[in-house]
Amino acid sequence: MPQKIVTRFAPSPTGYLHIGGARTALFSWLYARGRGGRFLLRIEDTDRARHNEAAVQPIVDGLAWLGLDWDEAPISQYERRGRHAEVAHELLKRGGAYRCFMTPEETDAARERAREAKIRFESPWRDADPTTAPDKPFAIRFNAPQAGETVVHDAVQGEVRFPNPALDDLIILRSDGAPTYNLAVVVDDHDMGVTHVIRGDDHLNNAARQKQIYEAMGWAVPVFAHVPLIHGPDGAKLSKRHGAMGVEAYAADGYLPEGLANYLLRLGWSHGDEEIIARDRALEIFDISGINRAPSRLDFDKLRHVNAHYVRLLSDDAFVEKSAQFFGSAGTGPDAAQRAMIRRGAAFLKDRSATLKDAPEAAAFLMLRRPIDIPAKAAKPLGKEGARALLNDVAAMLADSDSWAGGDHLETGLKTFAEKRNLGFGQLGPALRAALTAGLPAPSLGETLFALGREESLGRIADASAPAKP
RNA sequence: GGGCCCUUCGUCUAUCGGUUAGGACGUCAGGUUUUCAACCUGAAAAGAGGGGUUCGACUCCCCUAGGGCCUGCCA
Repeated sequence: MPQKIVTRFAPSPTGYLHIGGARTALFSWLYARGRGGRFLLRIEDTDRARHNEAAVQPIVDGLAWLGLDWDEAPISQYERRGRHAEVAHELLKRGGAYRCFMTPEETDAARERAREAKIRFESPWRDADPTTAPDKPFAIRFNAPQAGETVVHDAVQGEVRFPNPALDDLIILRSDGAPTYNLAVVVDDHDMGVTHVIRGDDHLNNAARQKQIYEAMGWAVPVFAHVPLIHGPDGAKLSKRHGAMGVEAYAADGYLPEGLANYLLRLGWSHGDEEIIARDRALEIFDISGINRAPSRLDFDKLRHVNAHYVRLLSDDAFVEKSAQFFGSAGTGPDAAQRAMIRRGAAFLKDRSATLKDAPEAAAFLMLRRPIDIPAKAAKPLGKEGARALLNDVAAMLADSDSWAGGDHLETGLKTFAEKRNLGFGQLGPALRAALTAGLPAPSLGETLFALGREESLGRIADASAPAKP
């Protein structure tokens, strides 16, 4: 039986779930879940300064929002520092590491000298006799191979060769006893049973160092898959300048998790010509082999387009529920009557809302308060000879109508009314539309009447057909 | 400076030596239309440059150019 797949997402607690991180998390999750495997979450908080719960919560929230769930409680790397130190000492015992008594200042100077001389930086303690160690603080350095090369077999990047002289002896345990990143990652991934390390390709170089540590410990090396980074629309590294950095910002902009996830999935990964790929389908077809090697740029137009698809898929009730927070000035949301109108106009509103944030603008014709203010340009049809009288008649007809249960019926009623009077719809439509919507975008008149409701519709028509004020 | 990665329409991508280089977003032009969208049809739009290998290169190799990552007692 093949080994059960275990992947993980290991963000550092920066205070938000970065859009690039969200994608690697999605890839990792998809890969494991699509194969009945496990997906774990680990917080890379080795650095004490970054160890705080407040920075972790947004990441947890972001993953949950995207619908990515993980097995077991999130692991804190910081809390595992004892285990990391244990492995560092084990390596020391085996000769896979050594004590380095250089001070940070000495190290900096030596590194600079080595760089100028174009030789590999090496600590003088590398070959020192361990029994003659001075009595002062020391860091533990990994004893990396000085010659030859380290080959990383990457599922995305292929076979990547690193000349060992380019990889110096890295510190695995600081002089204060705290572990460093590369050691912690290897120990944790090993202990957690991670089989596939899917992460950003900014770690590709680290993979070589990490592979050396795995081998020094005699541990099985996981499959590495380094996915390219996401760049901003201008091709430069993604930064605050490009706007939304964390997924919570996308949520606040009215994007749906399904939309963002679908877009992210297709960014740097493809499966033939498939563009709209819902979660179930993604689980079915996602594979590391489809991941591209080139970095890709964020394209908000396409994101909007994909998101629009998922907005249309929302049920009317879900649409009302999810878009509510975008209505009202201070996020007050729509009142009960307005919610009912949004619900009745949902089909139209969904069609016009690429993001939920677009909903209020699309629903502007519904949110007007009587008496509605009709701009001169839009009011033109109302100024025509007989227009107001005609509206009065329409109102009377509508008031008696029992077809308020749906837009289609109202539309038919209107058409019949026009026919009976031998009127072209063009003689009735514009005036009625002006009275009802003040010229704002709205659906067909039948749908508009239906969405507005009997009382509001009749009220607006009455307002407009009343004699012009002096 | 050194190591490593990348390079097909504006953008995301298909192509796994032989195609009129396909699709999607965006753009433009039509159509539909009682407003605005949506929608439908069509169009323009690409293999960074230079060398090889091969009967034949977008596809394989080398060089150049451009972009990126790493080079910490950060992660």
